[in-house]
Amino acid sequence: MTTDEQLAILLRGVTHCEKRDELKKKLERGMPLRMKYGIDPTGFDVHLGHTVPLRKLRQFQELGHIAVLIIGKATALVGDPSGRDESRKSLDEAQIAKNAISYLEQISKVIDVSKAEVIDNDTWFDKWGFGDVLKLLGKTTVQRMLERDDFSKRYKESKTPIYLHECLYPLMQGWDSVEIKADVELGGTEQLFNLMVGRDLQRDAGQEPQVCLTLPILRGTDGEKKMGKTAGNYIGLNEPPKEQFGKTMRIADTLMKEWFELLTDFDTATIEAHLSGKPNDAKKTLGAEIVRQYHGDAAAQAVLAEWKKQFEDKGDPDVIAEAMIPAGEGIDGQVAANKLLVLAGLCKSMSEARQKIAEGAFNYGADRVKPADFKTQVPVADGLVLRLGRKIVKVKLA
RNA sequence: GGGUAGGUGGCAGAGUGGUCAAUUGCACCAGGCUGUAAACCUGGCCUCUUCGGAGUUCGGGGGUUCGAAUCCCUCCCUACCCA
Repeated sequence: MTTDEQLAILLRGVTHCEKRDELKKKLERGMPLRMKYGIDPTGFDVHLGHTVPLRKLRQFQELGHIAVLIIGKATALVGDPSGRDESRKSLDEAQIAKNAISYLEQISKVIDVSKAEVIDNDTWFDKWGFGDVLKLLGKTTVQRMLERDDFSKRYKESKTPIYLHECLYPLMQGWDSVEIKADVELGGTEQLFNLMVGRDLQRDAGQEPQVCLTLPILRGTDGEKKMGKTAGNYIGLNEPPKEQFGKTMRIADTLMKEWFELLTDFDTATIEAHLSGKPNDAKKTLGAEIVRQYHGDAAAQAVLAEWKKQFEDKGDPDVIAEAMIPAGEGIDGQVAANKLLVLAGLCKSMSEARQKIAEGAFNYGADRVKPADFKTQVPVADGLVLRLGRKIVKVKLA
């Protein structure tokens, strides 16, 4: 494959490339490039938003380049200020270590982790003394920091404080690039500033600066904000097929194009064809494709069939999550409706359960019995199906 | 170091001694209509309740008062201005 062909593939979907010429030059040498991608193990779930850059990383892998995954144990302690309007809470180390393991396992669904170099950035940062930190801090200025969009916004609007340690984050991330001698670093568009700091630090250290590639930010299920943990609008790679599919079915029609483009390998013509058809069908295709990527073909087929059964034919799905109900509850196998909802985890409180019952949101069994009121005794048995709105659960006596 | 303005339910933001479990908007949940989309209408959104109420909330602690989110003291936190 020629360099130009490679470039064409690698730059597809990329928002910004700093700098294209340098990337071309690097590719022309014919040596595998060291592709850096950093993840901060700040939570348990890797979600679809992360897969946008990860999918790009996989493309590089497929062309023979080396993925270098930085597990940001040290940086997670600081918290990335990128794209947020408030400072992020730092986490404790034990939690971070635990997250890191689960992250890798999840990421392996997108890229080939066995062929990647995986490095914790505390490998070097843990050895640092205060003098090293000072040296790193001396590499930049307050003015440069304030150039960064989220800082300047927070500074001008003075809504939220900017803590000094947050300024350390981009420098640390940049230093990672020096340590691993990155050729290219990938990230979301909000990462541009951080990525550019890496270039500066590498140049300073006498290395050839990395090329920075930024990819579009995926909007979450709400169709508004960036997909993320904080906004609670994400679909996790570890979520069961039904959840992934269901959440996808609930996104706004207007969001579909973006998701098709960023989350599937469908070519433009195919995507257009889907979008010009029935929106509902297009969304099913999208949802099934997402499930297929993370759970396989069989799961995707199954979830489609389940969907049809439950929502189009209004029946019970084959697989229903079980809710453990302590056998000791109630009298003679009867439990008051509101209590049952709480026991089954369908409602947070008795008051909520009461309200939902009054609204007619709750029914049970094959014939969809609706309790007259919250005091109605429901005969509970193994396998009894309980429904509250779109939530559905099967009783398991314990 | 000095000064000013603030800290209210997931967020935004009212309220400044009783009528405040606290206006309103957003988010969220449910019902209706649908395609588990959008829009729209309705109800809900601290906990418990024998549905009459009851109990705990307005940065933390203490106090004044018959009564405080509202007044006083103190501590913690934030922004802005001056140095």
